[in-house]
Amino acid sequence: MKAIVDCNNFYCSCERLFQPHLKTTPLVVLSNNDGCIISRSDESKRLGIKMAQAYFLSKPLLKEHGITAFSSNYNLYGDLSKRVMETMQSMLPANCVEVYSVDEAFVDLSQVPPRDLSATVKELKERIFQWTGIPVSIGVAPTKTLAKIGNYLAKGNKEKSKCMLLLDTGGKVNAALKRTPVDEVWGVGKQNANKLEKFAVKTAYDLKQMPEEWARQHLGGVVGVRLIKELNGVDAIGLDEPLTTKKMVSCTRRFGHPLTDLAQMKEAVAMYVSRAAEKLRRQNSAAKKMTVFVIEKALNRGDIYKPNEPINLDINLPVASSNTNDLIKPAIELLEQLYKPGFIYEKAGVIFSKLVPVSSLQANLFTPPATNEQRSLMNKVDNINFSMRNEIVKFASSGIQRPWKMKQELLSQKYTTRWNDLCLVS
DNA sequence: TCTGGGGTCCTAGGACCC
DNA sequence: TCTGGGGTCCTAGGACCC
Repeated sequence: MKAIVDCNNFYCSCERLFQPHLKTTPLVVLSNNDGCIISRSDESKRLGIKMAQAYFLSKPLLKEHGITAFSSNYNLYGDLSKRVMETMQSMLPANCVEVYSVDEAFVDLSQVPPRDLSATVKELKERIFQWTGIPVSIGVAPTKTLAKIGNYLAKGNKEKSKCMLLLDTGGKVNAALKRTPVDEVWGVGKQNANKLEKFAVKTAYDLKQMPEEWARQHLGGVVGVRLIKELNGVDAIGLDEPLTTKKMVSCTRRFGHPLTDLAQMKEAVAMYVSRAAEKLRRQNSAAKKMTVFVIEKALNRGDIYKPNEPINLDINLPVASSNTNDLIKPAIELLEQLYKPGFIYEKAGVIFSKLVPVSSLQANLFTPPATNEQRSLMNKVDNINFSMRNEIVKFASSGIQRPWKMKQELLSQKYTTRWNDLCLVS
């Protein structure tokens, strides 16, 4: 059997932890730039706040109900996520926890005897809460896809299910599938849901009945076949060893306000390069390919917000690199080619791909690889920035004033990762 | 005035090889 | 009137996830 452990309203739960007076009041957490709502407490959900709603459109409703809003505080969420995962790992045999996202992990329970499943899961949940203060929901079933469905249903009825649902018999599985709309199935997105509607497939149970060959044709080939298998209790998505090195790394941001000025956009792109290169160095990778994109400001049509498509350019670097200094210049050149005077831009980004381990760096005949001095300089910059405060040392080309910087007006403190922000108990 | 960011996997089709 | 077949590798784009 497999379990999915999912933190409830994760970002909201993190904020509450250090502001206990908000324990029962409705709150929401906003995306970068305070753009839209990406986490809601149960109270906010009940008040009709929708996921991904634009913040500025929701303001009246938030005010009316006295809902507290926070900018996203990724230092805090990242640290608490780590604690939750470590708590689970400490309770289970090695390699039984697959960290799936910041607030979710799959757990291999194949070594737990069936009659102990329920108690084990309960203890997992209770200890995570006791050690970290974060409430979780757990779904248990023979496959990952079914476990996800168990979790979805457990969350939907927190009082009754106590946030846990065990689907350990065919009867329970079928009953659960019949109650689950097909678009809630893991792996069925908007496009597939539309398609399924035409075939009169409405619930997860309907989908389970469909033949694999049909899925191969209409549901994205092998992906669809796997999905049907999983719904039928046949394990088709194993417990992955967590991906330790990423295959691509990026930094992309919407500007604090739309930009027309090339100089300011250059600063922003230089900063994105710095951040993405930092990620490269952290996993000991170097990039052979770099892509820069910009997005023009969307027309305000008053109805549904529809962003423009990105316009991008890429280059293959002469030598794979993770050195910020090497990477800023070509990035700026790409930006200069993309930029059109008079146009208004709302977003830009840098993506590094074709990553290779630093240890295997191949020198090009004409371009020396980063010298040891350069690498040691980057190490020192990273160490200072990590231990003191983000970006205490930065490249001048990434700007000092930074008028393009994103908005974060409702940010809480870094309670767990910065000495000055520690809570005081008096 | 103001609408997130960062990933993965799969497939089809083109380029190239013998 | 007639012009091979079978591979591999790479990339762009689409779908999905949180």
